[in-house]
Amino acid sequence: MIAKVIINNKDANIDQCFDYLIPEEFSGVSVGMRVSVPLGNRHATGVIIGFSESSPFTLKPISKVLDKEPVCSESKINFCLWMKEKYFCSFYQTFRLFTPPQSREKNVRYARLIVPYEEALSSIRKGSYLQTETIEKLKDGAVETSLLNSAVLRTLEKKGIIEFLTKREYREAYDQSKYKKSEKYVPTCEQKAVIDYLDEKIIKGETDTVLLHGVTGSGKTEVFLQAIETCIKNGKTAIMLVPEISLTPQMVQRFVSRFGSDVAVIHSKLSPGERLDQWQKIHDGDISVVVGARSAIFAPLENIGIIILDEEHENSYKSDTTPKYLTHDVAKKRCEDENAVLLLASATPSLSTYYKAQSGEYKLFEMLNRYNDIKMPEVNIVDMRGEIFAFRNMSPISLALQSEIRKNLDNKEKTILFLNRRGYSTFVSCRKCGYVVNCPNCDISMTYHKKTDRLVCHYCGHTQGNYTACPECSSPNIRYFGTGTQKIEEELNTLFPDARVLRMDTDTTSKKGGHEEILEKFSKGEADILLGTQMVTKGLDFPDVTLVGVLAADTSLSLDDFRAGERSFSLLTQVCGRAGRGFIPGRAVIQTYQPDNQVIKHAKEHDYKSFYENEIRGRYRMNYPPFCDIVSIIISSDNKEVPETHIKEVSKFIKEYSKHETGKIYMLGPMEAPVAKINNNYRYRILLKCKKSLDTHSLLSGIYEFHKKLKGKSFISIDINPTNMI
DNA sequence: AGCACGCCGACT
DNA sequence: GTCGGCGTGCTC
Repeated sequence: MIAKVIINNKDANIDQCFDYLIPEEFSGVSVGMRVSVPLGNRHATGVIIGFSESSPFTLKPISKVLDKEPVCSESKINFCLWMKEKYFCSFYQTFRLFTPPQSREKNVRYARLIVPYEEALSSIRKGSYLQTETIEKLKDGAVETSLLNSAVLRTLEKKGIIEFLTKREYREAYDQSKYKKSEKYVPTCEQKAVIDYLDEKIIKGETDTVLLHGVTGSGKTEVFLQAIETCIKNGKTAIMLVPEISLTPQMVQRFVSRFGSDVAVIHSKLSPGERLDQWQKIHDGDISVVVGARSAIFAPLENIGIIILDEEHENSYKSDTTPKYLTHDVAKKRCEDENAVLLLASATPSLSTYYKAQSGEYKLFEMLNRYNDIKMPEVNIVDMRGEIFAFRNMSPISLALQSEIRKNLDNKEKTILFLNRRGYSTFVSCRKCGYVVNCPNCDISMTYHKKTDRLVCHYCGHTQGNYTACPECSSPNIRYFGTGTQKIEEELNTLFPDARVLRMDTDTTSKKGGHEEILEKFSKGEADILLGTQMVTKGLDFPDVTLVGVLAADTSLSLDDFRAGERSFSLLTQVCGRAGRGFIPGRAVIQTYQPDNQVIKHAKEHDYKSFYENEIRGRYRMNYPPFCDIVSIIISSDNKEVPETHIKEVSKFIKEYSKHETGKIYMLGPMEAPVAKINNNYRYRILLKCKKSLDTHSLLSGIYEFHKKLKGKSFISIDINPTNMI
């Protein structure tokens, strides 16, 4: 027998099957096991993907088998081949997603009594304090040897009182004893419709994709819980994905309290050992429900009934490392392979997903009422243009918001203030009329570059000089935007000396557990105001927060990205949704220089449908997704010239290709990538807009193969619909 | 990744 | 003639 092996390598040139002899001693190997093989003058790691009877090559034998049992099944191997093909990367780059995380196997030695407790006590010398104490400790079962005196243990073993055993320890990723078991409750009509539909699909084992659009507080989680319960009842399993940032103890609690030890939780704070334990437990079939962030989609579960993507609009579902997959697509493929249901859920679905639901590709359910008929918060929009000029208020906190905060302090109610600030992308806007400088070609905010004092479009590379006066109203107050949380904190301390303010941003949460600590303080009532960045918008459920303030809505409205509107709407909806989850109705204040902006207006009314209708028209007009695919092709190398000539060659290839696909391909570039040099690698980029009528995959496939054949060494990265253009 | 091979310019 | 630099291709 001959084994077909793919080598662990990211180099496309060696990403192929190699044939190896299987020595007698390894005759038990099977597909999905990793092996060590000689390759050229060295040894390499690879995985067996199949067998054959003969080979045209003179073969070397496999030198080592690295796994006792397959890491993944034959169908997973096929899954990897599918992913490799779809995302233009090497086989092993996809395969490693399925492999157990690296760690030293931790084996723990235990001691336990092998005679009854009383007999043990009577068989030692009277007065032996340490021996008595040790037996005492072993009374209720095995104890780790590391916690006991080894000399004493040796004596007891000689006397035949105890024995040692070694077992792999599953460290608990969460403390199960902390959670009470919770029971399901009677669903509302809206919930019941979804649950019934999902139940039927799960029981019949029919694959399907469902979008659940449910407003904040409509009870989406209960739908998830009941669908998962159906899976378990029918002997199936479930994967529940949430954005990393939402994977909070409160969130995990809801799943653990319902399903107990059937649940495995995978999150970024697990140690490598804990991560491996979780993987092993799932692989061994001890787990029915996996809760985790993006990478949990590759969990080694069998017989899946449902995969759930909560907050499906979140851009963390797009992988930012190779392979640059979108979790939706990977999950859909996995569901198709396993006859499972894919459930996408959000209060503010992504435009692409909702578009698919509208066109009938996905089944759509909507839950537009909050559970227990709690009202949506009253949203008040404050026009910041008036503040400086009409009220002579120089503070970043408007007079209206100041008075609302005062009210809350007097009533002893809590407030969340949200400052959306994003790193380096600075746009230029007029403080008097709200005008924002957009690129004339792309309809996207231009980015201010301090170094050159010029404005640049990150899409097409168009640049122009900065303004000293507003082109709309001639006001000289046209500047780039940006203010920090510390500054706001100082401002709050001046305005409300009696208020206790908690600041939550990357500075204050960087240390381990800092995040939880701050939330704990706030929920215990140790502060009146929680001030923070993005983090305050996610998954928090404090019933006693009655006021939410958005300090600068504009910073997210005018990102240098066509998704700015979509993200802002989602953000504003989320953050406003934090207010009034208890019995006191909530209020929200949004400060902006663009009070007439459609996104803000629709967020005020909690009107997703109108927002969607408006936004999708804009996308159609500008030919942005979902009406096209945007592809970022980056070629890089530590050599300066090679990637530059390569990108030019590739652009020639694309031009040639376009001749046969008239009007379907728009090319921007080639140009230096927005970050032209990373780690001494020079980077050049081409952006492609490919109309939906184009077979984008075969174009990209052509580019990928073309690049392979070019003289000289460089890396190519093909990213389809990247979330970040920079 | 790392080595062999071969093409070409430079040097004894 | 022959040495060696480097670009290119191959490894089962």
